[in-house]
Amino acid sequence: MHSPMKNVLARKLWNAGRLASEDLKKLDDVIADPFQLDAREDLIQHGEDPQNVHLVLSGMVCRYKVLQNGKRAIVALMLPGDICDLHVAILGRMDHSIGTLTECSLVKISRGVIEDLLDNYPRIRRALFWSTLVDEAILREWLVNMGRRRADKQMAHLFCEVHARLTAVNRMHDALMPLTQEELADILGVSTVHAQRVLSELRNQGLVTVQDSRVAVPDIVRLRQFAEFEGDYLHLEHAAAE
Amino acid sequence: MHSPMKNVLARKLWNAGRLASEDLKKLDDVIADPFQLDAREDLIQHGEDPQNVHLVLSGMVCRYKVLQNGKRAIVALMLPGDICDLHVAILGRMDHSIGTLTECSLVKISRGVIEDLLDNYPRIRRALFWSTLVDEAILREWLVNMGRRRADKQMAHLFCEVHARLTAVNRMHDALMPLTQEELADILGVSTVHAQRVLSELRNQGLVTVQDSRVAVPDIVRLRQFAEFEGDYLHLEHAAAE
DNA sequence: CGCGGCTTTGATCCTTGTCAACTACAGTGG
DNA sequence: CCACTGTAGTTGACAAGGATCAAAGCCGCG
Repeated sequence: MHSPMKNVLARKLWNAGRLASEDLKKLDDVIADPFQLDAREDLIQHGEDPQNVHLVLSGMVCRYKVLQNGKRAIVALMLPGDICDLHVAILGRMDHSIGTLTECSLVKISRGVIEDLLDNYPRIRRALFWSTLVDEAILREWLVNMGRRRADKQMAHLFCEVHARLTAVNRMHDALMPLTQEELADILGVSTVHAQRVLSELRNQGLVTVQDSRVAVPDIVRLRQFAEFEGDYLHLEHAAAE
Repeated sequence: MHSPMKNVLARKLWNAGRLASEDLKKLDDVIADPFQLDAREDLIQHGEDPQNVHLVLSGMVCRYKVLQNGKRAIVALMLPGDICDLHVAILGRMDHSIGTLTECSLVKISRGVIEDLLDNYPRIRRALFWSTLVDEAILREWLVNMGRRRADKQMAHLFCEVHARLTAVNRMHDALMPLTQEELADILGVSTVHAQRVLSELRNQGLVTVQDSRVAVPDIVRLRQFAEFEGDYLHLEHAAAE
């Protein structure tokens, strides 16, 4: 049961509930033809109507919106095992853009394959639905964070979430936060300078360490206490919720 | 086509795409036994595992979370035609609470009925999926608002959104914002006092009027310009997008 | 070597939070 | 009828978190 699955999509969906061996086999077929992308390239832009969806195998991808005044807001992070845009088949035109933050390895999945999965593999359908709803729960938590917590706790909370999500797909060997401080600021909704100050504050308190724009967490329990992080919104009962 | 449907759920789902007459008939059956609730009562609390979902017929309902420090964040508004908690059947335990903001008329729908709809009415299934994805898009927009706009524009943007959503289900005769300023503040993520100042500022500029805790918009076009509101994220192509 | 991108730090300003007092008003009970 | 209570709205003074502007340091790269 605790097998170190090679297939990161299967590993992720396994958090939603049991999958049968035929499901796993099907998911292996889906991951056919990975390709690489550099950091800071767009997968899809606001207004497009793309014909296939993207699965992240490695690296970090984000959803973002740009305002009239040029400010950017990053409204979601996609990690290995996450599907970027399951919804385009239903909603049509994109109401936001999707781009890489780091070098990434990705797989394109056509709408047809997705519909095959949804129609003919009920356990996978349920798991994909689960995944959509967890994404929504994460958005709610980000909203709470931004509206009701100070920037230091908000940043710590973000680190805790990414830590938990990477752990849930056995990818904690990846760098926790391979981001520039501008990107961090666009996630938190603060200015670059302030993000910098808050980060160095966390560093001074020994809650995180930073090397080459990579954040590491020496003591996750302490960080969780500081951030008042409660991971129930990630709905990871099956996996490394703790 | 522009029929003034009595059934507000049908009216809402009609925004997702065409429904056949059998679908409409089925949706009429679902709305069987409405009940009333006063303002500020909880439908579901954090940690529960409820057995049926709730549809709003009239009034205003919200999702909210309460932090350790007692602060509250309202993370979603549900208006007539919205289903409050379609996800509980998949996610299990609630990671937030749901409560009324105003007097409401609601309908309970059992999990069994929901599953019947999802399994046997493909157009309704698609429409419900659409509705979930629009909810997610709204969350993203709220996040942008909170992170990257000043409180006055943020509040104006909220009013524009509620205006558009009520129009899309032919309920603009309802009061636009029948909320106390504390509730408004919990939506925007600011303090009560600041919400008060911002609201009176909007009033001074003639962008909104207020009577008995009810906000009205004399000139929606002007308000939209001020808020830089672009409603594409609501995905209302069929209805009153403009 | 010089250039460009990112980080770090300081100074100053502005938006928003906090504390507190006061007003308005509806409901209640004497 | 009136005093009493509780709740929500309003306003002012002050503090603090965060934004903005500016300059300097760091580092990889051509």
